[in-house]
Formats: sequence, structure tokens, C-alpha cells
Amino acid sequence: VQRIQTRMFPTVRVSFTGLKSEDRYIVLLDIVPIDNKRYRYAYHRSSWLVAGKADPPPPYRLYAHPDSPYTGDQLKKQIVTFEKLKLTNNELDKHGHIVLNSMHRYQPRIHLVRRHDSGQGPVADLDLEDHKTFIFSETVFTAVTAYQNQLITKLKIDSNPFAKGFRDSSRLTDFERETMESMLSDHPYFRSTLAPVLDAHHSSAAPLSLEERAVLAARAQ
Amino acid sequence: VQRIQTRMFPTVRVSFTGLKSEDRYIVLLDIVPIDNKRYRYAYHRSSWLVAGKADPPPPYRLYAHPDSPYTGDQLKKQIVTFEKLKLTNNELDKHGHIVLNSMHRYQPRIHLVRRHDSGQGPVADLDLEDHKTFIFSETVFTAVTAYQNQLITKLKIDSNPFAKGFRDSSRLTDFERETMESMLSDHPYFRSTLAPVLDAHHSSAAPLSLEERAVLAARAQ
DNA sequence: TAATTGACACCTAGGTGTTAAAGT
DNA sequence: ACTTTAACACCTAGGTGTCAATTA
Repeated sequence: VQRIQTRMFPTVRVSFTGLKSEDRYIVLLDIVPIDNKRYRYAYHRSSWLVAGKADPPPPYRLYAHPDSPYTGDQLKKQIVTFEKLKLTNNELDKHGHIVLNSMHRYQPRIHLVRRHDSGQGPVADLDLEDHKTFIFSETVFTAVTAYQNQLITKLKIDSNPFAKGFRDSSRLTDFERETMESMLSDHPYFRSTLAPVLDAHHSSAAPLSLEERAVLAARAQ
Repeated sequence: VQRIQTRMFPTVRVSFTGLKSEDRYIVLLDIVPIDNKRYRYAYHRSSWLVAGKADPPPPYRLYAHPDSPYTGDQLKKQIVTFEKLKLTNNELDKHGHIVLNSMHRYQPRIHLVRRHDSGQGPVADLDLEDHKTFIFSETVFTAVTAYQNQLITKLKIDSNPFAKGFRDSSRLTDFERETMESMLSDHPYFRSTLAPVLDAHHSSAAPLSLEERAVLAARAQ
């Protein structure tokens, strides 16, 4: 069975303050279900509806940013960008990608693990580590294998460099952009010491919301 | 100053036997000068001549195979391929690539480090590690910024997939292939528990010799 | 009927030798 | 005179949404 794999887009980007310069840090990302439901999209209402209980969960994966470990000094100076994170709907995936159920809702989480020694072993179990977890509710999304809402499609085409080939005919109009923004407006954006920037173009952070969908777009495995 | 960087090609490929299944191993490659000389190529004689003493050596770099560490079990089963190893003539390189002087001769070396714990820290100093070093004299080469011998150019075009665009007009003739082989024949090929396979196409190992040149071909940094 | 797949054109990203120009 | 650089066309490799066909 060939399955889909795609990068998560827009990309999760985080920065940190309050670090110890000399300690080592590992930055991780995982994605957990926000509820026990399956969804479907009602085209005529342009909204998602509950469609029953969740399907059995696929294997849980914890993704460490490939540039980890960082020293506190290095980590202070930069934005950590998860542009290479891949999502798949293949329960048998052997690449270490994050596995999701289509038509289910998910919450990405960021984990910051501190290591006192220079120990650089993998993080097997967060409970055994000195760590903090950060959750940004504006990053919740619904996994799909095909876009349900054309505004999302257009947003992706507008922002993702790999979709540039589709841009001419599908730029967001001012009206569409306003519609998009009002759709997202009930999920207030905020910054903290860990600030995700989800817009791919400029750091003026267009927050995405429940309506955002990480597309599991076509790719063979 | 823009400098050149290129992958080493043909690729160094090694396999191992006699490993402890449960131990962890790190496979490294470095490249050391074989003498204290600078060379030049005499076109009319089709041979290299000594052209004086070596230039000051650039910074020494030790390259760990990116798939390291391996368990002994994993390492037994596969061929370790250094296809992503990059060479540069930029003494100020900040990518961790191996830095060489053009027109000097080099010997690649393979180092196998054993770790008893699951410790996966970097290898800073081989002398502090439990390790063995393997040297294959048939992998000696001369670093250049432009090919001196057209047979080498043709061999590279024939074998390197990225040079496919030049193949039509420059395939090696049978005569040229024989010439090549006789040029190499005074450097006997041998296999041991660590067998390098330097031919990129088939594992029937066309060994390369002193006459082989790792080209430092065009790429900006 | 709703969801998923697979072939496709069109991109980004980057590894080749070529060639003419520049450097030493 | 010899060596290195820089722009270039031509590749490999892989990330996009599209659309028609398939699946469940």
C-alpha cells in the first residue's frame, strides 16, 4: 500500500529565551490528538462536523530537531525551524516520520529538553528528562489527504515555494484574504518566550487555526 | 573569496566484519597528505612531476559518517558509503567539509571507533577512543581544481550521475579503457575484511590509483 | 459517496563538466 | 605559463497541487 508523505506547512518556528548559556538543549516536536473524534467537511456549510469516534491511533513519534543538541548560547540566537518535519498516513512508516490519521484533529507541541552533561543520547522518554513543554493552540490543524476548502489551497499555493507553479491563476484576492482572516480571528494570536511564527513569508506571523489543514499531499513511499 | 566545493567521487565504500553485535560503532573518514610535496602535471609526458615543497596545510577535519553511530549488528549488514563527503579548497570553510590543497597528494583513511556504552558524543580525538584505522593505498589521489588528464574527465563523466549531460560525446572507447587500466595496473587491488569499492556503477571495483584526481569542481560557498 | 491514490507538470535545491575570463 | 574562478546548460533528487482513476 503506497501512502502519502508531505512536509508540514506552514512550518513551525520557535525561539527561546531564559536559557543557560553552557547547558545543552534538545528541541523536539510531537503531534497529539486534541479529541477522540473523526471529522468530515460539510461543503455547503463550509465547516467541519463531527463524524464519529476516532479511528485507532497510529504509532506515536517524537521528532528531534536535526540540529539538536544546541548549546544555550546557540539556541538564544536563532529561530528553530521545523521545515523538514514530515507527516505521513502510513502506519508502517519506517522513516521516523510523524504518523497521523486523516480527518482527525491534532495539536503540535514543542518540548525543550535540558542536558547538564554534554550527553547527546536520544530522547526516548520525556518523563525521564529535565524538560518543558510548550503548546500553541493556534497551531491546531485537521489532517487531510485532499484539501476541503479552496481558501486553504490558495493560501498554500501563495506561501509554499514548491507550489509556485500554480500561482498565476490562484492568488488570493483581497476579499478572500479578508475572509481567511475573519475565519481565523476567533483564535487569538499571542507571543510568549516561545513564539511560533507560522507564516512562511515574513515574520509578521499570520496565525493559523482550527481551519488550517496540514495536507497529506501526494507522495509515494 | 569564493572557493570550490565538490563531493568526493568515486565514493569511498567500506564494509566490516568481526564486530560485536551489541556495541556501538562510529565510522569516520579523514584525508592526510602522503608527502611534503607540491605537484604539477607535464602534459607532454602525461605524468605528474614534483614542483617543490608542500604549501602550508589547511585545517585538519575528521568526518563522521552521518548515519553513525551504528550497532555492530546494523554495521555488519551494510556497505558504508561516503557519498555526501565534501571537499573544498577554502581554508576558512565553516561547513565542516574536508579542506585540501590543490596540486597535493592525499591518502583517505577510515577509522572505526567502538563505544561500549550507548554514548553517542562526537569523536574529538581518536587517541582517546577504542578504534582501528584502515588505509587502502589504491585510494590515494591528487587534488586539483581542473582535470589534467582527459581520461580522468571521461571516467568521471561515465560514472557520475550528475555529469550525465556530457555523456554522449565523451564515452570511454575500448582503447581508452584499456589505457586507463594499464595506467592503474601497477597499483594492485586487494580485498580484506574492509573492502573499498571505488567504482560507482557496479561492485566489480575498478580501483583507482595515484592518477585518480578528486576534482574540486565549480561551486560557490 | 467520500476519501485516497498515482501519474503528471512545474517548481526548488543542488551536483556535474565546459568555457572564457581572471588571478598569480 | 599555470592555476583558479564564475556563469552556464544539463543533469539528479525531491516537494507542490491537479486531475482522473481507484478504493472502501
